[in-house]
Amino acid sequence: MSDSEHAGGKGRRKPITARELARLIGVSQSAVSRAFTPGASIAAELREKILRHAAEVDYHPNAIASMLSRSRSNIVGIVVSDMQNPFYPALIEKLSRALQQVGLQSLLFNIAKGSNLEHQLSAVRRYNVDAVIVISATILSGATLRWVTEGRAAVLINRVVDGGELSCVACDNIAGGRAIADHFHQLGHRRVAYVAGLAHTSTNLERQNAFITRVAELGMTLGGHFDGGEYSYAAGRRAALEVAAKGNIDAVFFANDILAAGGIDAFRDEAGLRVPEDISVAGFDDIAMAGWPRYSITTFRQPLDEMVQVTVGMIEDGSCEPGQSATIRRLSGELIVRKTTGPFVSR
Amino acid sequence: MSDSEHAGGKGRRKPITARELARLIGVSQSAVSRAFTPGASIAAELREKILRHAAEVDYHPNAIASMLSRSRSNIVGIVVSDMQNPFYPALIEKLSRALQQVGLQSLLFNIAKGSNLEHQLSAVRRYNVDAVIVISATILSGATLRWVTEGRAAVLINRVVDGGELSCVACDNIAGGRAIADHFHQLGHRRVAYVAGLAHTSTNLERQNAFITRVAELGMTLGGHFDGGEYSYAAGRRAALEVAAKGNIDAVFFANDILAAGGIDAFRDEAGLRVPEDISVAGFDDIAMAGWPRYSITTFRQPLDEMVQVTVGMIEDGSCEPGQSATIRRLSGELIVRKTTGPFVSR
DNA sequence: TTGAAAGCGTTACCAA
DNA sequence: TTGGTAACGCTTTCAA
Repeated sequence: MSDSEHAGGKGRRKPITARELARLIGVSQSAVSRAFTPGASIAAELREKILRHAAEVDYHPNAIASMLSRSRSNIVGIVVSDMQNPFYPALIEKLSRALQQVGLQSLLFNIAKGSNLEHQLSAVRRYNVDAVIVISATILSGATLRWVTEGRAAVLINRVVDGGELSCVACDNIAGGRAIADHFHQLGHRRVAYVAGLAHTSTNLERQNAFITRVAELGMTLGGHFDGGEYSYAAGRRAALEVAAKGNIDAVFFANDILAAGGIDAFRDEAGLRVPEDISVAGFDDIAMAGWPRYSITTFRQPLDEMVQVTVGMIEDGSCEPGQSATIRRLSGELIVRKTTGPFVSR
Repeated sequence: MSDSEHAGGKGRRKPITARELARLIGVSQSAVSRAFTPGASIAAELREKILRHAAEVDYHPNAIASMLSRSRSNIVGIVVSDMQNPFYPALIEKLSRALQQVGLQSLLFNIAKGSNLEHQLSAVRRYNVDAVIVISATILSGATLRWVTEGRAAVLINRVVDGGELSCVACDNIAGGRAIADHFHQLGHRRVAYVAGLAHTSTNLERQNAFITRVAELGMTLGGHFDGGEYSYAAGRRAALEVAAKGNIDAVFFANDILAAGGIDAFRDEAGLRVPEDISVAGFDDIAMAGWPRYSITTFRQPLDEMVQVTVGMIEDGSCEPGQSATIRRLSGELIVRKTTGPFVSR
């Protein structure tokens, strides 16, 4: 049981290499490489022999060397800027697992607002990630976005960019905005309001325009249009207080659930309004919290699983690579009616 | 303006290499390498010249090649298993930013319960990450934990492992549990209860034991001890209903805030209890939601920033490397009294 | 199917 | 301070 050399305790430095393993069992280094390459042309018994010995000496192929040699990293960069809104952790969680399923690792780039974005993102290029997934590009300007994705496979999730250079996967925000308007109308509401998150983002514009357009089509009145300034609970509260101050609003569509949560709390706790008896509230996303009994938010559910699946699919089949023409996938969501919306009651 | 060769459109394939750049401007490849290495011995003017030309042809050092050559990746693996509890996204966000600050990238390993953990984690070893940060090791057995951290720098956050092999950074859960008990006692409560998350985890055991011990010391009665089975909102609800069914409890300490949130909602909405008039509730962590007016949870705040800072420090100064003796850092938290706890009222 | 050898793009050591 | 030149550990032709 002399494991003094290879197994070793905590101080272990150098892992064993393919060359060493090969010499150890008297085969070529190429053979070792093939043994670990699915589908390589190698005799089944030789492969088994090599794998057996490899396990014994705890040999693992060095992924770095492999990357260099194949000029492929099997790493995708995930660019995020906001983990406070629970929608994003949920998305990232599913995404990273789905990528792992197909042998891809996730390198997380959590960029902070303000300080030199290109500096923060330079690693995306240096590390030669195979693909970049940009989540919530709200913070990135078009130029920065182009810079970071330039020359490599890229997918934008939850944002659509007009240029036609980048592949995008997003929920059908238009249908969502319309569905909320329809829902309000069916409940008998006539004076409605919209609360924006970040006003200039594509998600916001799509939801907002669809909602407002449909509101007009249905002959309802847009009693107010507020801007939270960010997608956050606090912004939702502030906006709701404005809505309440303005008064005479039957129903409010918040650009997403976290805003809506803040709004609902402000209506109930600070404005003394009952939800939905005095005012109806709808959100967007269907984050976990929206389903909590206390909130029970009526919302438009984004098809998270499908978005993840489509995104990973695009990366796998290379359809989001720079040569290809950008594909834009709109996935349909679903109106989830819960308890923050109710029939209009004259007051 | 003939940029037809290097700048190039979307189809760009091969980035320019150091060797090519060197030849282009008539210096050695070593010089190029030095120009990009802070503190390398190279004349200032030569460096500038090289950097200028590099910028022109858009040369960036290839990080992969650098990793291979230096046998150092500048990547740390972050092992997570739960992004539903907002505490973790908040931690990951701060962590990844702090790492980025010091030039380290975060490779995310989001492991799913159940299916072959070692398989999911094999990439940690193959990618030769410089260090591993294990967050919420609740899901990892001691053996798996040892396996994934073996032979490399490693830090456990929010969990302390007894073996003495691994460096750990955690909040002083003992002080936290005591503080909650003291707080309850000061408010005049005498019959209290504890709701566990995952019963066997170190965080849970520490909070629980400290709380229960202190409860006894102060002459209060432990009127109940419940197990949520997981750290989740739903588990908190279930536990709260059990507490309510049992009855005759003045105050409940939930093992963390997300449990407490579920508990509070269940008390109020389902059990018909007022919080804190009928029953006081305390949590742990101080996640963002705990500060929301609607919840306003009395809790014990984990020093997130300090935890991150200490962790990154350990990785930078190498004090968590396999050779070193493991250091365990206990950081002190802070009791945050909000509105879910109140004085005992006889009933 | 197998082995030998030429890269992959850096870094680091050694002379100059 | 500079340039030449071995590594680094793997993948991938090309012959055998």
